[in-house]
Amino acid sequence: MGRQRKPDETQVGLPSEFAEQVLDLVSLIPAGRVMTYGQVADHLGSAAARAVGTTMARYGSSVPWHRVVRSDGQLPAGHEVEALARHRREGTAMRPDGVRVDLDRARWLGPTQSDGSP
DNA sequence: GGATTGACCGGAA
DNA sequence: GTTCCGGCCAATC
Repeated sequence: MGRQRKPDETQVGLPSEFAEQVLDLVSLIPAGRVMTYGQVADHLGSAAARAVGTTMARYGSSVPWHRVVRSDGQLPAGHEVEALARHRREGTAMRPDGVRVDLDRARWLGPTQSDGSP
């Protein structure tokens, strides 16, 4: 009763509305598909991918953040190894270099699209 | 309250 | 193909 929500009740803290939308959208990304930070921001009505990255860095611990990559297919800075290991395990389309994702084949347009595979 | 940072983006050199 | 700069918004100090 009198006890209020503790900071560790769920995750790192208290996700704001924007952060909650990011986590929700990212959690909808199917395996083998990826979205760019800009796409996520666009679906939320924002245009700042930086805000998504900042939020993901704090609250992304509970979502498949490795499915969110940069506009060039580069994996999230500071977690490239972690994301790469997961992508190889999920069979995500990777480039010949093996360090970037092939957005042309793995890009997911959003929850409104079925697969987006041409 | 303000100022800085950050898992970024797009264009230009 | 790579490298550099300014700008965007949210979270943090």
